[in-house]
Amino acid sequence: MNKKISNILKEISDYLELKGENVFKVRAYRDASRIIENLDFEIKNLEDLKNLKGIPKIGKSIIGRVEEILKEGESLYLNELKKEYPIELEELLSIPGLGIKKIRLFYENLNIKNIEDLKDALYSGALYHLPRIGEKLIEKIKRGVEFREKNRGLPFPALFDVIGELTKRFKDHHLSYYITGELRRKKEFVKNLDFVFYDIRDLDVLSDIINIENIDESLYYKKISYTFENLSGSIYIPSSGLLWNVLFFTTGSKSHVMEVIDKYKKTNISFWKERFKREKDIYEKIEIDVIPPIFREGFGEFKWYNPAFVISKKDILGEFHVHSTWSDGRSEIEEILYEAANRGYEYIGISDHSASLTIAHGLSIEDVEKKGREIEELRDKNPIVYPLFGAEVDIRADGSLDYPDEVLKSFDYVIAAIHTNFGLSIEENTRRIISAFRNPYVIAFAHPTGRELGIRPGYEFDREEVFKEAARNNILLEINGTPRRMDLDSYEIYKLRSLGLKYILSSDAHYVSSLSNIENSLVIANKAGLEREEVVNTYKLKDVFLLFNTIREGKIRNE
DNA sequence: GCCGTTTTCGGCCCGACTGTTTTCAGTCG
Repeated sequence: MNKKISNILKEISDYLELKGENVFKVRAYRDASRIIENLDFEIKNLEDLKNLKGIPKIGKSIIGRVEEILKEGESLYLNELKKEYPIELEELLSIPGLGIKKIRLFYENLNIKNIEDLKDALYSGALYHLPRIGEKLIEKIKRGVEFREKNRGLPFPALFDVIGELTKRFKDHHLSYYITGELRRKKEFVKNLDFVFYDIRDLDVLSDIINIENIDESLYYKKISYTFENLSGSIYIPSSGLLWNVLFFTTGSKSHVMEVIDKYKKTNISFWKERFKREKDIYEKIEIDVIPPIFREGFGEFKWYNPAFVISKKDILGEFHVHSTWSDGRSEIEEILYEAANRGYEYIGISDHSASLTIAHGLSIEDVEKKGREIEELRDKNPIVYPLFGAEVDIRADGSLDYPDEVLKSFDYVIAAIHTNFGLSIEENTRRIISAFRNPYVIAFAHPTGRELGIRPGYEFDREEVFKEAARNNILLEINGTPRRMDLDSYEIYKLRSLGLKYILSSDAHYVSSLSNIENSLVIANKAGLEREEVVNTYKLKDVFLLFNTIREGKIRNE
């Protein structure tokens, strides 16, 4: 329920801003939304409301709104706001270049309420007549709309709520199902929510639950294409006795399935004539290793998959990319250490933002020193988890780093990252990143592509150049597990395997509750077939220090 | 809307960049 409440509060804040309400009121809702999203307890019923009391920035009014959501299942307040402004605000806001002000301008002048209206206006030229709207902006919005159209879906960790909602309705109607397709494979970005139904008695109820768009029938299954809450997918109903064939077939990926079916052809067994009792029989029948769904991406898994190499949660001994209250994190270092101990970590790196990222309270040089002392003091207390003194330092447009070398030197490690000047050319960004890699104190490169799934593709740079340079300097690439990022992507990592790079898995947590994001990174690492040796989070602390020293010394020698 | 007070109002988070302008509004992190 927290996610739902948080989404509603975020929406309220956006509609209030659209209305031109007091900016601090808007911010209050936005803050409350973020806080509730990151609570470490669930708000399920009215009883839980008392746990909200006393949480900073959650006051009487907000609790009242939450109470209403719990009682009504929706926010009447938000509904009122939406009635006043019948705009699909969240959808429009997801287009880069569009903010609340422009959306209001478009709505008031051209009655643009959603992406469809916006598309009409973009291509009819109607937008040109509005004040402060020029060619470049229109092109940017066009690109954003097209990107969005092509990338409709959600990162798999962001789908739990909608899947929960959908499957609850299936269960209420006694519909039995298996999740299949991209979601079963935990693909980073899921475009289709696919299910296999079995043991079906009554399908007529389906139209109460989802929007049925199309029904196809083949020899082996019936396929119902549907939409639900802005997402689309398919429901497969296997022909008699073909449940496991269909589940395997629809799980994909296409190339994985084809490879298996080819092997069947070669052994003269007809895949579709078999009546399997379990999915693993499909593999065992032709004497190959059973491959679990997340590995079935067609990245050569038949060659490299080995259950002994799969990295598990307990192999993770720590991580390096966590924000504390020193910058824009909401948890104190001590709290983070406590939570890290609960996760069974040996160490955890607190890497706050650097000075120029003022919105994220990037640390001034004086604050860096103070934070360093705090970490020293915590170490003196001999905590279960060893705190590492890190930093996520901005790479400026010219490739220089946001702190001078004397400061960079004081950290246990430095992660370089791009947060600004996204619009530079490929050449400029490539030069910029490479020059950061050559700094002797830079150990890792955070969220390497800068993508936001379904929102923007990330900045442009010469992938080959940059990753080769990373290999030359032993720069560790991050696999960022923040759902909206999931950056790097498993396919990209798979393609890079010949370079011999090493990786760090990161939660990029701003709240202790999001430390679990690292499990998303772990899925990506496993999908790409990485082994423990390639994932620094599996190293013991002394080996981490050893590795970091080697990286730094390697670069200093080459200077 | 929240918070804290030398306590019920007044303060609360900024700065670069872009694209539009010709001095600045809006977006973004």
